[in-house]
Amino acid sequence: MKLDQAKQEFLQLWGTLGSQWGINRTMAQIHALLLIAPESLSAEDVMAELAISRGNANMNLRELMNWNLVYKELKMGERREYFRAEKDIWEVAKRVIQERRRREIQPVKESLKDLVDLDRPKESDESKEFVKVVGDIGKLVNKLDNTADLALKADQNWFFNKLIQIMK
Amino acid sequence: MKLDQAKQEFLQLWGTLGSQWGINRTMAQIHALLLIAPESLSAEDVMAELAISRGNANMNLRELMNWNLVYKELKMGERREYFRAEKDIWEVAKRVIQERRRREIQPVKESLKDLVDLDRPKESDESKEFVKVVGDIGKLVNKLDNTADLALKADQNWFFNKLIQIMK
DNA sequence: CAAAACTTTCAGAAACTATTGAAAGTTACG
DNA sequence: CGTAACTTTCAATAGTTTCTGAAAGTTTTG
Repeated sequence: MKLDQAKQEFLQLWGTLGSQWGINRTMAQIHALLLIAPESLSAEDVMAELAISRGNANMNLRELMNWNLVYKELKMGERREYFRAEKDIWEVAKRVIQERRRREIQPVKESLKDLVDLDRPKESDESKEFVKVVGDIGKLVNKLDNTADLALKADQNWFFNKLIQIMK
Repeated sequence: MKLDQAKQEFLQLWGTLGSQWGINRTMAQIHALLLIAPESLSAEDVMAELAISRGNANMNLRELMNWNLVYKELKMGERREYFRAEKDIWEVAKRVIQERRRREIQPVKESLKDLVDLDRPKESDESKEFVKVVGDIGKLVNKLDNTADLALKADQNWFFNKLIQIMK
């Protein structure tokens, strides 16, 4: 396969994958573009490569910076801002996990905790079932969240090596 | 909190969480409704509780059955079909993982494999960077996928107990 | 300070996704 | 069979999200 074709397919792939997991297609594509760029790119470069508008590029670059996946780089003697992506993939994964935990999992944990705190619990079949299922979900979410926390603190190799070890 | 209010909030919460992770809001809400229902529900029940149309209820119930999260239940002497959700939350999690692997991760793995197979690799900085980053992503996806595979084969308690053990 | 070079914002437009509901299809049973 | 009781489909519509691009804002520099 030719590089240009492979690049296009990768941008496409990353965009599709993003939208399947709740991340805006364009944001994912800009991320992909910066990941494979050997040098940092300007907003103009991003606009040209993906054929998107100035506003769209700006908004999504800002959002990628909020996710700590991309940062601005200023070149000496140049007015223009350049953007560079974090390239260490384990680091990228950790930052995505971190953001989703913070934005989505923490609120869910708190809501679930409140929900099982019913006025007259276990009175009816309905209450019993509700408390049981919601309680179970809460427990699983906590376990997964704790695992994510460990992964965040861990070195990639250590984490997966340990995982493989225990599976023997 | 009153049960009815808690129910409403749970339906809301599950719907929102679903849409953040790429799952249609209504499908997630129907799933939530069936999860907390002590008895199986008919399409009519679902339509009434969520105030949605017949077509919408039907389509999303069918999709939940495709995900193996819900199944039909026929009551003796009754024409009407009833729907019941899998209530074992670890089982639910495993089925979601299984489906997302099958539908999304496998295709990504194959595409990534093809993409690094360039015509004249490592000729330019651009190729080098591309092959490195895409290769790294492929390796990480494989590791995560293997971990998911292990989780699928495992018993919940065994899996998390092992995980806790190694973290000591 | 003023003009140039660039970035950010935001209201409207476009694109995409989900939903409705009436019609068509299916099945059970007298 | 034929009809009643239900389920499924699908074209039209509604709703939501994303994108555009012109205008406003900001910073740098002569």
